[in-house]
Amino acid sequence: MRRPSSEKRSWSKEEDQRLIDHVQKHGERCWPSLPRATGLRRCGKSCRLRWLNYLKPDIKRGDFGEDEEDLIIRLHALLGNRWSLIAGRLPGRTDNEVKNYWNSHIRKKLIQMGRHDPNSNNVGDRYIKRSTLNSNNIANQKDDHEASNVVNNLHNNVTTHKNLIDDGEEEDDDDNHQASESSTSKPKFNLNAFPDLNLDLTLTTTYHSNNN
DNA sequence: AATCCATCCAACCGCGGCAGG
DNA sequence: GCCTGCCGCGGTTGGATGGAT
Repeated sequence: MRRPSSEKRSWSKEEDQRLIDHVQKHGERCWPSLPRATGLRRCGKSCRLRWLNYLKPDIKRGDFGEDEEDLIIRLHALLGNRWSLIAGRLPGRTDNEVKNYWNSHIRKKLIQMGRHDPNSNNVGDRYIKRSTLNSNNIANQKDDHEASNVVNNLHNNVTTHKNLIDDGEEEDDDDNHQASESSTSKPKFNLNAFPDLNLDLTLTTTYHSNNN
């Protein structure tokens, strides 16, 4: 088993406080020089991670709600393992937290339901491939901006085809995955299964806004 | 009470993108 | 165009914890 080059150890309260003080004073930047400035015996990346995932004031701790879980599932179907993008849609949640929650809870649940292939790390690819976004395959997207465009296009697409979606009947995964080979197949998201789910998938707003 | 085992999640690593020189 | 440093991301690891035996 590979031995990590730097020993894993938890952050003490004092370390946290030093980090908080420094970031509040100097902002979220210059991470590489932060350890020297604060006297912390951590690397800059470690400090950054600690701040972004746990110390930042707007971090939301605690269990994920059902609506959050639904949203994660949907976004993962669209984006695959783009955890930072997914987390961006969940106010107060971090990519690490979403990723861990996915791996420890949701993935297991979907496997039990027969809705997720454990050998595939990217459920989203299957959905994207069978969508009409054939020229915007998410798996090939190189940055968040492009991915954002894809999401927005997909949102438009979903809206366009909303009235084509049947009422509440779960889709047959196998059939639909096979159908992914067909470039003429329409995206068939079961929106009715998630009546409260907001699909306003722009990156700059949160997921509750488009009803007014 | 002791041990084993599975699970969770905080933390680390490696890599790619980007900006500045 | 190349190099270097910084930043951010996704994948992985390993310690902590709790349940089962």
